[in-house]
Amino acid sequence: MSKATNSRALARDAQIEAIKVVARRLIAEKSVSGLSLREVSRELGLVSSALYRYFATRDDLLTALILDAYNDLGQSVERADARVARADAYARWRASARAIRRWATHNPHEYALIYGTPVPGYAAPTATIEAAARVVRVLGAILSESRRTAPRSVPKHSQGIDVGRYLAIDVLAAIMPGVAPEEYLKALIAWTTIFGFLTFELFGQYVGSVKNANLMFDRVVDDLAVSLNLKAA
Amino acid sequence: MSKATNSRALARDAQIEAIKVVARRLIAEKSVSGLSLREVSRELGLVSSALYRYFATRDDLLTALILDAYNDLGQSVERADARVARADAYARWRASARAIRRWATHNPHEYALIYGTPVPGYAAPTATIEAAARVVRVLGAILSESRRTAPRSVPKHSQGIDVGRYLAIDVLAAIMPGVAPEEYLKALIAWTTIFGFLTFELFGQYVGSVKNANLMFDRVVDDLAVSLNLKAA
DNA sequence: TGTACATCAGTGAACGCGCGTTCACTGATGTAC
DNA sequence: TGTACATCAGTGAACGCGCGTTCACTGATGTAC
Repeated sequence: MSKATNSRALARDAQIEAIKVVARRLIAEKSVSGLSLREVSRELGLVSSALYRYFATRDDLLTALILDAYNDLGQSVERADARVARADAYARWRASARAIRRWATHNPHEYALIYGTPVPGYAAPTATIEAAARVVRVLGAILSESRRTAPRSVPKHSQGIDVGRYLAIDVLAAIMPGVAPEEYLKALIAWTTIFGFLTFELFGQYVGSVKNANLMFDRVVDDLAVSLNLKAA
Repeated sequence: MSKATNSRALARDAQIEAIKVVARRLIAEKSVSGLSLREVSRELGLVSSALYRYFATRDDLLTALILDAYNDLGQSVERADARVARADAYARWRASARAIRRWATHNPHEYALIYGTPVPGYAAPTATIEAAARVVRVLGAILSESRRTAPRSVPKHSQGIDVGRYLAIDVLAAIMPGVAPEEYLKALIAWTTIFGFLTFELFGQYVGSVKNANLMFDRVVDDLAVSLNLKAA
């Protein structure tokens, strides 16, 4: 992140990265509340107070990990979307959704870190909110560019309903420029359903009833594509 | 729960209840990982080892709280459904969904306890799985009874797809008797979307973009009612 | 190119704290005869 | 109805443990002249 101009700064960046790598592993092994600076330092062969050169507090380390997780997920999704032909909105949607699931299943503990129960006294700084929006931005781009290529009619039962009564139009317009406000609700529901699915899958709510989450996820993504007008029923 | 026949057993049940009440409050104040037997005992004016008369271990107390939460939610939803005319499937669906949200927003920490990040080393006993199914059972009853009164055609894009490839038909048939297997997917998606919404709402993902979660929730519930054929588009 | 000084990574000891669980015990309450 | 005994709630001390954070320090590395 920071520009390492000399060797001291380079070493510093490397150490920060090493700390985060160990911290991520510990979170994976014993969950967020099991993450302790003392254990991180032990694993790195350092004395615990040494970590305070890099992170002023345990929460600061946590914030860095949360930011990284959002950005890592965001980048994965952006890249998956970029690999597909721009004009094929349905393929872009499917690729993006699958990228979210791939990231989540490969990084379940980082998923839990950002989409699971918020940590007790911890308050997310605004920087994380912006990083969290990256995924939604991709969905917005797909929707707005598909609308431009082939404009669609607003679904019947959305007509005459003022979304401004429950959605923050200006905020959403900034995240999803080019998308019609009438589509915000559908977009948010799609986003919610994808992550609701992953939360249920990863947190064990589907145990017993869902045999093949892979297949089911694809069916869910297809259903959402229909409701988003990205695919014919 | 257990039948208190004599005064000693009565006192025991009351003490168990008192412990749980304090534990629930502590979870609300400092989240699950902040729950400690020592603090519970302090609040009750007992010595910490006294709690071991009632719960053999911290996890046992946690299990009891999780079970209670599932059953409390299940009961709320069952009652909300029961208050509506049997024949009005849409009204039943809406009442049930709203009951879920009411319970979740009134008991956010117990919601997090059962639908949030699973606790680290803790493995849910099978008893909790059954309690967790109560909510799904209500949705199943609404669907099957609405199908009986007014049979509906299977949605076009569900035809020819073998749900048995990704869903455990037998398990779902036991939870939602009378519902056609072709409807399982829609039912699971609806269930997922409701809880995905509540998780996003309670865990802060909607901060900034959703102004009135109440209104938006009703819109989501309506959209789902349409896709479940409980309401005309 | 060499030297003086500033910067900064890491040390080690300490602070004050909280935790789950075990164990031998006291004393009140309930039960059986 | 009264007594002897069993049951069991709660005590108090102890075990061994881990935590975040502070502080004065050493010594290596970088910078300016």
